[in-house]
Amino acid sequence: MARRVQKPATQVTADDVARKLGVSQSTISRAFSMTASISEKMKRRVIDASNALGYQPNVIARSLITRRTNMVAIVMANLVDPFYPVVLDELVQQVQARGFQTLLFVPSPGQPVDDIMPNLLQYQVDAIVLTSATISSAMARTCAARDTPVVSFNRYVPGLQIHAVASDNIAGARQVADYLVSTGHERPAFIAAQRDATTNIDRRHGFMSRLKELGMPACLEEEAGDFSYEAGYAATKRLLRKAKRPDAIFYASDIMAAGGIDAARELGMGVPEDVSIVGYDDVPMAALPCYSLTTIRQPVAEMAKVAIDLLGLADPRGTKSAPAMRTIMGSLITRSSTMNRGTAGAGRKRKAAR
Amino acid sequence: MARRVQKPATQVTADDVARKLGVSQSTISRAFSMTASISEKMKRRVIDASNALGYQPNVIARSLITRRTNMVAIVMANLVDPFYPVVLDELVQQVQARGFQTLLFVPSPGQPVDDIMPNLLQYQVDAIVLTSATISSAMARTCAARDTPVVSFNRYVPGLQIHAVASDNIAGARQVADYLVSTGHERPAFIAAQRDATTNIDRRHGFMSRLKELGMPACLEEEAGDFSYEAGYAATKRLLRKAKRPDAIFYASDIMAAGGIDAARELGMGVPEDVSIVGYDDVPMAALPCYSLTTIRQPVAEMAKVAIDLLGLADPRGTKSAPAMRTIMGSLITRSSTMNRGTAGAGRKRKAAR
DNA sequence: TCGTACCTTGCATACGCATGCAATTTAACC
DNA sequence: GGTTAAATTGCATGCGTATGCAAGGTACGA
Repeated sequence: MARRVQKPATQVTADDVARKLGVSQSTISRAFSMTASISEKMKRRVIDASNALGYQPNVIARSLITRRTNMVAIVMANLVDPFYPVVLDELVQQVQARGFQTLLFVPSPGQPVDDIMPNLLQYQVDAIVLTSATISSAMARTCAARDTPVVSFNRYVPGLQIHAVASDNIAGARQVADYLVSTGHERPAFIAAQRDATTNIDRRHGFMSRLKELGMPACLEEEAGDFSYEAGYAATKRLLRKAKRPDAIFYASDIMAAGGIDAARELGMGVPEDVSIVGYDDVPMAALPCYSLTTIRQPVAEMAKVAIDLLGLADPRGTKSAPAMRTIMGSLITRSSTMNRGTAGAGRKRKAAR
Repeated sequence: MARRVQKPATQVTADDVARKLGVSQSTISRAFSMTASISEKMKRRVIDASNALGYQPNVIARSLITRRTNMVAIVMANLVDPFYPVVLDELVQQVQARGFQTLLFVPSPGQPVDDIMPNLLQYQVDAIVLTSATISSAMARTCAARDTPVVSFNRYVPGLQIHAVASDNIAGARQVADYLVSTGHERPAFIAAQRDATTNIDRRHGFMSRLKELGMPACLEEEAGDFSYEAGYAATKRLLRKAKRPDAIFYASDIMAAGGIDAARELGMGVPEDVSIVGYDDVPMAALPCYSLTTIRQPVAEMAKVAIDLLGLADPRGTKSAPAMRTIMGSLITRSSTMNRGTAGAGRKRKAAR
């Protein structure tokens, strides 16, 4: 017969506030709603009573009805590369600025993102952001069927039905090629990361194709394997020990380039005197005096804004927009890891003094 | 009279699976439960049908009943200092390893953590981790009243009723003092960060009190203001321009020490020839050849494990344990930003050659 | 004075799932 | 084969909130 059996006391509900005020639970609900109609007077009474009782709406219960959790899942496949903490920071700021919360997933090394997507969908997130990770087209279809928008950040898969945001890696790499040639470099090289990463592919292709356009001979290349400092370091040692050494190296990322600078110095070579070094990303580290790395700056803040905008979080009921691909221009930042080796233009000069 | 009106089609529920199989919804529920009793045969039928229909349990609905969301909130007040991405990585790994998810909060600059706690509690998180941030005792009481365990990582407030995990900053700083004195340094200095941060207070105190015990004269000191590269850089310039220059500087953190090294070099001073530099944390950057920083290594992985363990996530109903404070020993990592300046022990030698 | 329109509130129900209890089936044993 | 215990399943209900609908209240104009 007992109407209510011994509440666990840990949870104050709208019913408690309603009882205290002698009104209905609906009224409490409406006091915390932006849209519902309620008199100012009553609203104040409810707010005051809620504060007195320590009542806070349970957003979990709310989302059961509204079908919106106000949570955005962010998948960070990599937190070691200094580029990604910056990305995460910007993304979270954007998400929070829109009144949403961030559910963060970090796959364990080697774990495919497809494996954790079900987990993520079970939490009924309103949207998903993937950084440096891709999903299968089957999973993309699952998300589409659930009206859960997905955006891929800094990577894309042609044909995959999800949004994508990246800086214009091809154009950025072309700028690097232009810059190196115009500063008199004659034997540029590229050090690659994962072969299948679009960032790697585009930067490589933009660089090499532009070099070719400029009439340069075939570009040297070395595979590092991944986007890490260690990989860049090791690949650089291999490359610089060869007979025909490059006079400039462009890396698929800044952190790799940092490893490259350290490797070159360890071999007794001067940067930029003996070899110019160029990275990509403009991570904070690139500005440090001991690297002072010439690089392409990715406009992370803008990219993050565009990415979150693409999710259409403002729409009450997800107006499923067609998958869009947005590329954003980066800019060349010249620092002292590169130098002018002679006449500007496609000069045939052989050597350049300091 | 329609029993069910036009489902939005975006959500497959347990009812759908039940109807397809001609069993009750309870059975579906039990098939996805670890503890409930269900025959193997039925379980397989349910799983198969679920896969066919694309059914995934809605954990939001589940948590309404179980009163557990399996979400842990992590508050990261700082993502710029390279120490914290490492911390976040370890914490998230620990959280996920226990089958929980991470709800990430990054307060905007200057925003007190107390302001975002209500947000966080509304999401009914099962536990909260604060990194380099503190909350009011009122808020701590609110959490206690809700049986939501809170652990403070790398910072603590004496008397505050929440768990805390930190490396033993006092002992670590004492090791630095011992090391510098035993390597013949005679004029050590300390560069401080935020005055009220316990990490700063303890490192300063451990260092200075140990120097005093060893019979050293009063230690030089300079206030940087915060834990940033820029602050360390600026404070170092101020300190090294003074008449009586130190022969060793201990910084409240690695990133500050990195700024210090660059500042010293810019002033034409050699590290460690003219001044030894010691940091704290052992961030990845400290191992780079251009810094090669002597420092105290914080055992981040172990600290993260202890922190998450303290939350007692395994317990079905939070057995509210008394707030515990755990300190974990760090270890001195000597690299080439420091050198031996003469006889070991409390020598009175004046100068030391290279 | 009454009637109309609008604003405010309460009632009832649904969101998707877990779980105590009772009913039913299966297994086990003599 | 019969009896009893154990395992399995269904039924009914509740978790805390939002919301359509109807009822009540207020203000206003005629």
